[in-house]
Amino acid sequence: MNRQEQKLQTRKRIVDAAFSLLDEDKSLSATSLREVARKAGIAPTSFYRHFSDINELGLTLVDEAGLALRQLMRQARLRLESGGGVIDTSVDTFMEFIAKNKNVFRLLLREHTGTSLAYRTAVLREIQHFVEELSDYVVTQLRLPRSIANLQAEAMVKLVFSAGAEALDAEPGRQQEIAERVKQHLRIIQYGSVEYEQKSFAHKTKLPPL
Amino acid sequence: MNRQEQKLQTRKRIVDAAFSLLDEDKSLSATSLREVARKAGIAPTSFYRHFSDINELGLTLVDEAGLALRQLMRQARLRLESGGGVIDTSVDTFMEFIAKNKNVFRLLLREHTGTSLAYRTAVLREIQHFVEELSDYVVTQLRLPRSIANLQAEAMVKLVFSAGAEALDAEPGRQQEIAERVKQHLRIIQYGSVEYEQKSFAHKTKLPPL
DNA sequence: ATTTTGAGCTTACAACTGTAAGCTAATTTA
DNA sequence: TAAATTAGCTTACAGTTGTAAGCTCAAAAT
Repeated sequence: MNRQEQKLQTRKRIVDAAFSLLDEDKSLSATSLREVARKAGIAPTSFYRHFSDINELGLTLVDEAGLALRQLMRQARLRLESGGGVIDTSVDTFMEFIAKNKNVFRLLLREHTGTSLAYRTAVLREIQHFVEELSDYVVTQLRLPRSIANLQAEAMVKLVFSAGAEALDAEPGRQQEIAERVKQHLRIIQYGSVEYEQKSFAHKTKLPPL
Repeated sequence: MNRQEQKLQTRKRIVDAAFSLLDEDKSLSATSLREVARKAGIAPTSFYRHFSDINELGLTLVDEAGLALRQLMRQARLRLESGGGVIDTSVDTFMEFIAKNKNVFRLLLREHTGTSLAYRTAVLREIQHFVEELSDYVVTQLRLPRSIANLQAEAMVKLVFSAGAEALDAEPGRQQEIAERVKQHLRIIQYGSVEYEQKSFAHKTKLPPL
């Protein structure tokens, strides 16, 4: 094995160790460099061969979490093609993701409202991607005007994330219940968007029918 | 001054010190007992005369924050009586509250997704109160059935809190923008709830007209 | 007037933190 | 093959943490 590969492997060990430490009761900022090093099986000072800071590691983790989110969206789209309601399929996919990647989602949630502005900004950017993709979908598939599609997508993503947070703490039995509830929320928003568009923008040019 | 009063005053100094430490870049769990004691102007070990734990202090803070929330609701109701749209008035009141009590709201936000299950639960309880009061309002004023009122209230509170989180980080100029946006979200939900009710529960008995 | 109580203090300690200095030994380069 | 590079190590240090032990002295109780 290469020396480069060796190093990359150690780096991955560090990242994995950090993720594994983000348990129910441990935040990123509360995780010490030494702890990560211990878990990764290296000397504390060796950490610096890979990251200049524990902050740099944190940003890496957020990036990786964002990557996972984007993969999630791809998966949802794939599932959509094989039928099923948009809302049902999307929420189910999302909830499965959370159940399988608890610590990844936990990271995003915590750092979204956490103490580091850098992390908060990084997480926000990832969520924004999410909103934009959903917004595009709403425009092209549901044929609502951009402005309302954005509103709708934003509200939906916020509610789904919020439900995800709830699901993290809930015992497995309640997960389904939470999923159903957020689906209802999303349907309300779907109906509401159409109404809102008719009431507020009735004077504007409609998109031509498909 | 009484000895009891003296003690209560010191206790208040501790609580105030803790709140003042919850700045942009400091969470409750990252705040050390010694730091609080320093800020409160007492010896570290004197802290134990008032709280058995720094956790106990934390729960006290959450309780106080919940109290502030309930006062906020009362204030919103008062303002409503002197006219103005429900949504506009409520959101404005909420946003003003956040601007004036940044650290109180920050505490709720952070500990809502934080590392301590005890704090998370405590915050959830406070939010739940909020939802229930709003739900009652929706039932009595908008005359929607309980089940849908609950759904609507839940979604609304989640969106308002989410917007509050955004407002905390945003520069003062954007606050208004964020407020307008969440108002639109709430209107969408309002419209959507009525639609949802008609489509899903048309077979059920309607409430008699007012 | 005497005793008891207790809020706040000082001192102390072991555990942990981040990180600087510098060594080792294996890989890579010349 | 010889020299240079470097991932990871050991040792070390100053700073912080929570909290135990025990003192002081003013207020409260007797």
